[in-house]
Amino acid sequence: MKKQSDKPDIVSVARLAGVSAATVSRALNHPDLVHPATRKKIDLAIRKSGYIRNRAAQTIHGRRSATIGLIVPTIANVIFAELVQAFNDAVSQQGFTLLLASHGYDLATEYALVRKLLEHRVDALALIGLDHGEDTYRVLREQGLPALAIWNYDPVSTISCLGIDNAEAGRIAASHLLMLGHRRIATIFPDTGENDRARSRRSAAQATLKAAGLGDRADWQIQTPYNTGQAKRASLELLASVDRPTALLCGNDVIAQGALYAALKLGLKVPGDLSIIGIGDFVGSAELEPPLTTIRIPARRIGAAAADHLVAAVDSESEDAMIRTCFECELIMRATTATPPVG
Amino acid sequence: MKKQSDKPDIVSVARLAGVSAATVSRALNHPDLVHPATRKKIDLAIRKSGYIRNRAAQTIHGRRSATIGLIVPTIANVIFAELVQAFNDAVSQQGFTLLLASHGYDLATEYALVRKLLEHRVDALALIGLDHGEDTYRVLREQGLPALAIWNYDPVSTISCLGIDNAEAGRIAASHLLMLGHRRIATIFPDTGENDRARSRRSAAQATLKAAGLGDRADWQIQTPYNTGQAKRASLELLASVDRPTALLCGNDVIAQGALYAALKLGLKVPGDLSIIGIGDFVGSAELEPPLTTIRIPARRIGAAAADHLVAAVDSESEDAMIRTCFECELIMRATTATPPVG
DNA sequence: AATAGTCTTGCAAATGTTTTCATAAAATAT
DNA sequence: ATATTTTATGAAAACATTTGCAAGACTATT
Repeated sequence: MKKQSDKPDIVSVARLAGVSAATVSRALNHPDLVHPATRKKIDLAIRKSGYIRNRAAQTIHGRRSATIGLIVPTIANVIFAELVQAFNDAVSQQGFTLLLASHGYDLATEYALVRKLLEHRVDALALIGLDHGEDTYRVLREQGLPALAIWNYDPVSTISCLGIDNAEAGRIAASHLLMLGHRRIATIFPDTGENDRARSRRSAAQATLKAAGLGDRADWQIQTPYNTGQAKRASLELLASVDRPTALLCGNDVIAQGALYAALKLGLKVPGDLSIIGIGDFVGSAELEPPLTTIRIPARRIGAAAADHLVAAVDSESEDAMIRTCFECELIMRATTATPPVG
Repeated sequence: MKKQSDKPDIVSVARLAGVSAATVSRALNHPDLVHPATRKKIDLAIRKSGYIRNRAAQTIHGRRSATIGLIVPTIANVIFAELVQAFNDAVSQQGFTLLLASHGYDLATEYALVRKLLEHRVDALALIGLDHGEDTYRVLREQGLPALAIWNYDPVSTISCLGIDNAEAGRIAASHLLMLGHRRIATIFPDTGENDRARSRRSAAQATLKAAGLGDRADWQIQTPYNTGQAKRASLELLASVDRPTALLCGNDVIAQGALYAALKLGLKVPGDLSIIGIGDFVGSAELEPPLTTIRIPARRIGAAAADHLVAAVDSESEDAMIRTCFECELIMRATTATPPVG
């Protein structure tokens, strides 16, 4: 009755194998340091006892926790789906486990989540974008763990970042519509208050339109959250008017999808009557009917690269160097944009 | 130079506050046991030093890790998006952190993930469905931690489960099409080898069709993964023939969406020429044009209930009681099904 | 057969908390 | 005022592991 819990620990395995706990530990962490024969005995003892090692104990010893945190605005949405999957796959493949959290586009909540993940001693932390609370930035600085802002590239960021130039994405989208000859262009974006990605896209797009001499009609600057249903309803309202735009520049593909459905519902031909362009190229955007013209964000590559960077930063004990990596975004011309209707 | 790491720990906080480590610990975990004045001093010291407590240390002490594991087949897809979000929200709100993993519909990988999460000493573990490796079941049994199979209800499951009766879903979908008068019905499902949800739906649907006297044409039993693009291509092939079905029963909404796009592309009227029914009612299905008729799975409620059950099981030290909860699934008649075309 | 070198292993200290037990101080009752 | 109960705190053991150090066991070299 000396053991209160029946769960086998390293010393019970050691006893079973007839060696010391230290040797078992070494067999697990530095197999090359222990004699093949002993290793065999230990393997057998582990198998026999059903031992599962306790990461918490090694974490506490100062070893890494083998966990990496990822905080995204939302999960219940296709926006970050590919990113999360790719990030998780890469991280997992290198022996780490993902701690995932979502804050619903609220930076105060985000700070609380950061603290929570730090309590769990994640070895590294990834966030989306560069809009974060002052307190978030401070605690990240203080803790000095590898941190990375994903999704938005900014040449003057204060923490490492890896993503696309969202302003460029907005510019490309706007230019594409202008190039096709559109002069009646509406934009649909979410609230850009705490969302630097949307803000960059939006202001660059507006600037491009303005530079082309387009007045900025307030009623053609729609705001709606990243939600297909709400985007569809907002678009229905916008498009119902006879004085409607000939093109819609959407903050991302989720909105674009909603806009497309609205057009379909109203019997508008896309792209004959109305051009629609999205940003993101999310899963499924290529399969829409008609297939969506959009600006591709290489989400899988970004996710994998982010994971690789963080894992490397954890492995190399050295001070993790600041990186700022820009992935190219690219116009994917599919079938929802064309020259504006005559008349 | 006595401290090698500069990170403040509980004793440095204690020193700073002029109390013992035990008191700091108490102030954190049982605030009512420490004098308000001392609490104040401690709070200040914590603030000042930027102390973040170490969950690993409490985990190792036998306290709970405050983490819950969730293993899903896939993240890069809308299928489990709402479930994961709801689960995470509920778990998070109760002070737990989510450890997420995905296995890509491979049960061997799943077993490895289960082990990994157990190494991290998750307090509870949730899996999707009831198809799992023998080894997975064994280790779950041995470890005796609260475990839960989500998504599929089975009255004779060997572990707790919480979800819908997938056979019922398949039956409802098939009955709906029969009721409308369809006699030429094709089914599109993924590989059902290691996927009990799909298997239950499919076999119940087939049985219902057979009971109605419909022969099971092999070329009308399509197999394609849960992927809009592949489903669209498979449907294009199926629907291009003049000898085509009048209705498509799809394994889930992702497939249904692909089928719908295929029909649109071929210029088929939905539901005039072709009826399509999905299963799941995923985010966005209601917004499709035309809106998708489907069998609703209450993903948010399931996710929240699953989380609540596991948290409760963790909190109550008692042996966690087996539960088997069945959520109702429900036919949502939207606009993609109708009576078959005459002629 | 002796010496030097290389492997392999065990001991013990260390990691950051929590909690039991004991004690001191304060509050209450007599 | 004293005796008793309550409240607040500290000391130390416990949790499961890793690792530096030292010593014992081989192997290779002469």
